[in-house]
Amino acid sequence: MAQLTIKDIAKICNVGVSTVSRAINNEPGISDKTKERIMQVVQEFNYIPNNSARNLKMVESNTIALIVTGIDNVFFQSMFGEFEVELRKHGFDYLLHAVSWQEDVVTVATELMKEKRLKGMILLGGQMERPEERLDALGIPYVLCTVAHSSEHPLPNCPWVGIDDELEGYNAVSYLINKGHRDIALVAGQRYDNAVSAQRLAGYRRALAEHGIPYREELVHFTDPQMTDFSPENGYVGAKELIASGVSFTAMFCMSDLITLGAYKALDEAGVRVPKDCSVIGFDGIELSKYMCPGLTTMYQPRVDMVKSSVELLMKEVGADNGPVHKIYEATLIERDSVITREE
Amino acid sequence: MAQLTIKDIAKICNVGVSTVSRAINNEPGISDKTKERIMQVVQEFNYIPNNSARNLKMVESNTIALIVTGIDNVFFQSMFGEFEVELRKHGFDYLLHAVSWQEDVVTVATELMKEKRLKGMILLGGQMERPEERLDALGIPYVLCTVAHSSEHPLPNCPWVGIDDELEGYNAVSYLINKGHRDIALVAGQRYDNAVSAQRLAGYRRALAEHGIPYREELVHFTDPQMTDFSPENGYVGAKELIASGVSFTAMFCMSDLITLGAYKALDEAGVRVPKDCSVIGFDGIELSKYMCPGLTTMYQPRVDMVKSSVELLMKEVGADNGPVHKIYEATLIERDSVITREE
DNA sequence: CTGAAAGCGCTAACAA
DNA sequence: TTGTTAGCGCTTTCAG
Repeated sequence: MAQLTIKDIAKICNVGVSTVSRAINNEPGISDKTKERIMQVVQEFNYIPNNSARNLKMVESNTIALIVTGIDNVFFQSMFGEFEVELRKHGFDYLLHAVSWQEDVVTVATELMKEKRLKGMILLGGQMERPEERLDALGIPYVLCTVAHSSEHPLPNCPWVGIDDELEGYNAVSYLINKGHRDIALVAGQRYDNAVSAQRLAGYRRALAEHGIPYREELVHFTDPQMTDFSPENGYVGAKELIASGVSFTAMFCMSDLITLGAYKALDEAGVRVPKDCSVIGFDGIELSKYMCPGLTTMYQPRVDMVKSSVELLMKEVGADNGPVHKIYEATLIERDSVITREE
Repeated sequence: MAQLTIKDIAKICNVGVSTVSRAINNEPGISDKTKERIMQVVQEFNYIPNNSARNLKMVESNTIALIVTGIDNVFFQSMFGEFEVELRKHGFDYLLHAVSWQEDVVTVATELMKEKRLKGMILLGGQMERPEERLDALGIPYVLCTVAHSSEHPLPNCPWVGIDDELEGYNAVSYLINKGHRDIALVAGQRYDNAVSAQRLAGYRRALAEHGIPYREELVHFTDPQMTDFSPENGYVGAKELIASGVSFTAMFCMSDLITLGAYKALDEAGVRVPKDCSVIGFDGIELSKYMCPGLTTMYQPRVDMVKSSVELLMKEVGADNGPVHKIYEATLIERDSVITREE
């Protein structure tokens, strides 16, 4: 099937191309009769305009892109739908674009911006150092959502939405300590990670330190470099090895809910009962956590609020030019049944 | 930042635009010296070409798109990475494009094809009746992967990869029956679904019938229309209601692993032990199923093979024109610990 | 090896 | 209300 162009439609209808363009785009300055006739032909021949030509010509679109680094991350996945709803609510077109591991986010973002004449964009996931340096140069509004940064550069100087991983790691562990636990195992991500995992680890250490509990290397498990971190396997192997090592602990902090899933399994296989023999606390509060047995006590990241607030920040930028803003959410502790108070 | 164009680069380098184009695209017919000089400027000014212009001009690209209906489906999500690897292995560029619920897949596919001059596409997920009628008209190679069809039109007359849901539903239930179970509850998706859920249901009924077990409405739970089907909530509510109804059963077939997750929870809360008091079998074999306690016995859909084979089918089409082919995979029964033989 | 020029299919002035 | 036309930024002949 030879691709129909606007010219063909114009010819068939015996009108000029601009008239067809007006009809398709619902623009004023065209009689209802002509419009109807054209649309009929468009339908009949199943004409679909070429977006490349359109984008090329248009000065600006009405599209906001959600650029995702880590499309397989379940936490991010749970936000896609929310973003779409929220963005459409504000009258924008929504475009989800996945960034591969081998690609550079900023390059991808730039390409997409030029290609689609984006009105703005939201970067979800990944890690960036001093993102503002390259991103500001693009000259379009953007917001970072849950984009990690290294511990050295605490917060980028640009719109950013997320949680304070160090603080929430601290909160999770403090909670366990307040429940009477002192021997707290940690199932972490990669050892040489310098972002999320490092910060939650820092929170773990600070909580211990503040309660006068020494940090013990043997209670901490880092995942194998070639294993996907924050995954069930990560948790299974981690808990398994901790148990096998013979070190004793009464509670366990897992850096993600998916990790707890694997950890539950390892614990179960070892005959360690949760929470009786070992309390477990997770992180993220994904849907899954509610259905684990026993129900998982976890640090809930308010994903819906985070989405809403990302969009709101972007709206402000798209409207007028406000100064850069941060929005640091608090994770909420959801108490379920995986942690119990330890009796002396 | 005013957007740099190829003209600007040409001007800066004192060359023609075509020379710049040659440099960027690694084309022959340009001296290494000129090329190097141009690339230096490109780097320095951080020039990134406009893809819309490129796509508009180019006759064909090297891109194959994965068009996904149901981006939040965990089973599909587990295939994204595989598709990318496989497609790149064959030397193609990979593009993941999500279709919203409100959009029509074929329209989206057509737009994308025109916009990106796609070499081919793989449609993942969703449901289509007689897809070949509209898709063949596009004139580019395509493969359907795990695209549902209604029971009336068993198989589209086009390249299609997936499993036979009726058969595998039958296999799952037969397995339970062979294990001595006769009172088998079913936690299904929507009642008026006429695709996946309907077919697995048909398999359930056939298995019962072949073993002379009457179909009992009270053992079957359909999800509430406004609830996400195949979800943990679907399973939790389903199992909960089945238990509350007082009907007795010794085994349960859940139409997805995610459903079993919720069902486990409901069973646990009711004090029903798996598999001692009730055996459970799932469907899909997603990673999660391995980590449930007890390990979930489930019908494993060979997702990696399905991806490979989808790509292979597409490759054949892209190369020469072969006739349409089907590839129906068998789900594999993974036996873990959620089912036991029922003693009389 | 390089540059000028002709479009790709569309939108948006500008005329009519 | 319509049609004509000039590009959007790029690739690709075709001359030089």
